[in-house]
Amino acid sequence: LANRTRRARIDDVADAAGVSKTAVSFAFNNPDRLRADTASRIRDIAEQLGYRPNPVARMLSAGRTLTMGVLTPQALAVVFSNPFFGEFSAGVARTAEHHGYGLHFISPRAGSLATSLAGASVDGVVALGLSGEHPEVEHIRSAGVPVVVVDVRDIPELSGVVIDDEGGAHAAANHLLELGHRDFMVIAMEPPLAGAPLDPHSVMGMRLAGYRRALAVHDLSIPDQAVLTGPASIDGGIRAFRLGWERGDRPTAVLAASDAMAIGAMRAARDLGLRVPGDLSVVGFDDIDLARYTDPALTTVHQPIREKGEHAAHLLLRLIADEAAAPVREQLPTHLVVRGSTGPVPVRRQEVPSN
Amino acid sequence: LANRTRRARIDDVADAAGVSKTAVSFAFNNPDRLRADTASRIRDIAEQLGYRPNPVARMLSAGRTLTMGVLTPQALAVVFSNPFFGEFSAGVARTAEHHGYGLHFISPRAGSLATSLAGASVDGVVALGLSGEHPEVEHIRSAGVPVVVVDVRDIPELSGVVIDDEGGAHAAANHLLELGHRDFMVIAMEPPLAGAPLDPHSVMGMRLAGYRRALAVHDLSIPDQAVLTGPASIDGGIRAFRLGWERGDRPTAVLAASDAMAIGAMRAARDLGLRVPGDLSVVGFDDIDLARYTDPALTTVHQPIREKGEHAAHLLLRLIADEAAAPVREQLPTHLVVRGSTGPVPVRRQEVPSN
DNA sequence: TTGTAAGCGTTATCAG
DNA sequence: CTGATAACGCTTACAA
Repeated sequence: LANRTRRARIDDVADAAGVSKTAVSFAFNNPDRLRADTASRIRDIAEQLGYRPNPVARMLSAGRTLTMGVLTPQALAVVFSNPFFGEFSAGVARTAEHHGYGLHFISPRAGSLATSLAGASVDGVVALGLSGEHPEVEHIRSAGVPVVVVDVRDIPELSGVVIDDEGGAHAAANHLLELGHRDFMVIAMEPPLAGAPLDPHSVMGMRLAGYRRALAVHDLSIPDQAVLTGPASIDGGIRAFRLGWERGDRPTAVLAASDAMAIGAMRAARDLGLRVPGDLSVVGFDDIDLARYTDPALTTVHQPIREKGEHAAHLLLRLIADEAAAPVREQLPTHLVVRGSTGPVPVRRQEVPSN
Repeated sequence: LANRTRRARIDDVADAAGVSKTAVSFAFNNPDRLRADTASRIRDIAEQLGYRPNPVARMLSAGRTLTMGVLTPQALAVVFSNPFFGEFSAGVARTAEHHGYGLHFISPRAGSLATSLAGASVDGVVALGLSGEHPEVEHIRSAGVPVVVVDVRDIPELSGVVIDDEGGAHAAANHLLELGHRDFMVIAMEPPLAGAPLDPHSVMGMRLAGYRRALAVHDLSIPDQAVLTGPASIDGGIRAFRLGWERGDRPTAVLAASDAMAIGAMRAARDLGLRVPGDLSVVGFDDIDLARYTDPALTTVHQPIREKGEHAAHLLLRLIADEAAAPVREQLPTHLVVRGSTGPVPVRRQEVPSN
């Protein structure tokens, strides 16, 4: 019965029912203001005509879209392959759904985040993975859309949520120190712009600071050049570990700044004939779902990924409700989860094949 | 400089520049039709006023949203935790981005998919995980939005993409048979509606058919009751394997209909003291990224997950361009990837602890 | 080269 | 209880 040539509009229904557009609108959104039989007759006719209110027109009229955006500086194709992002999005989605909001993903269009943001019909945006020094941040702020930033510490005017990166990293390093380890390899996420200096306010900057604070107690240090970097993926971890091995690093423990990289390091180590944790201990960071299922299960720093998404979404909802509200900044706790990938330092470091 | 009380509209810019709305519109979308200096003057003033064209108004006027939807019958919070979904979405996102489309995720609102679909401003939808018998399918079709279905075989009027589930499953079972295995445990995804009979056209129906065809050659069969089911997750796989074990199943090989479940089965087996593949071989299905990184690496049936997303998005784009186009149905190939989780059947089945 | 005016499809105000 | 009529903000013939 649906019209194949043109989608039915409110006027078509009104004409067919012999009433005004207002009546049709009421029949859907405000049935109490119509006589019961009128309302149901209108709805029947609408049904027959296959009428659906046009959501865009509704948005324009209402002045809001009931949609929130998740904004990332990376292409969606890469970001959706990242378990951390999936779990975070699950959190955002949960509160969005719960409040009747839809979810729209925004990534750079024609190279520019500002451009794609301008084209997206959202009431507000949760921005992920934006370093404070990202050149786009200013554009995004000036876009006039409510924004909540995640993992950004250096823009006090913006609402946002962060986690205790420094404390978590400190706990991770401390755990290894207590097990007797003194020779560390540090594997880090590479900075957003290749070769850029490490921003101390960034996630990686905070984590590195935590590692260093713990090591300093034992008069150990991690020179910047000693830190191995790569993309925050399993492959990135594999390559980083191999690189370190090839240049002669022979640590008894690995501090990896992300679980994916930690898993890669474990894999690379095993391929080199090392046993985990017998010959090498590995600590990750994030506690993604997968960390419980690796073999051995990964010792890591837990951060509440889904909750982070939920909190960010709640902050955004508040901001949408009252754009003039003062910025709110939340910090969520982290804690170490000891599983199977860490153990006491080997008594006597045995010779291992160098290939 | 941005107006804090009200977002600048096109009229504000027109007034400030002393021109008409048309001129302002042209300055952004059709600069050639203005004198160069006029256009740039207008853009400067717009910039100062913090003017951004309202995307919703633009959509209404243009009659399209430049957005495609990804529709799932499950809550986004669960679906984003699923690696398969992430990889599929990455594929959709890739072609969407490439064609200037945004991505909007649609999950049941107030229990109804049709409701949330009606409220979403999209030009079309890629529907994932919808069984042909899903009660919502009819509503979605009648919503009048171009739809591409994925993994649905029994609605010829709809464009869609499927994979060779039957052939892949056949290859998986055959591989194990050639290794000498004769005692199988089959672990399957549970049907969408608990307790519903298995739909032979569904993904699971096709895969089971493939297993059975291979086994039939050796006069082996898999009664429906013998199949263990659970959610398509690692935990689901763990529980399914344990359940089988507890009721006395002592297979030499596991046919798991999803990688997540296969990984769970491997884990559960190891917890019971079984070695993989020494005591037990395991084959998965899907070949998610993770399958390469488990220990041992998972032998599994590869399906081109990202490509599936890309193809679906392309089909949708075609449908959006020409709604009257005849439905197109694509089938993508699958193939077995032999890795470390399968091996020859144990010569003498050793006694294993029953707990 | 620029301006006028008519949509786009709803919702909401305010008389009747 | 019902129906004109005016927003909502932009695009685009068409006219000047």
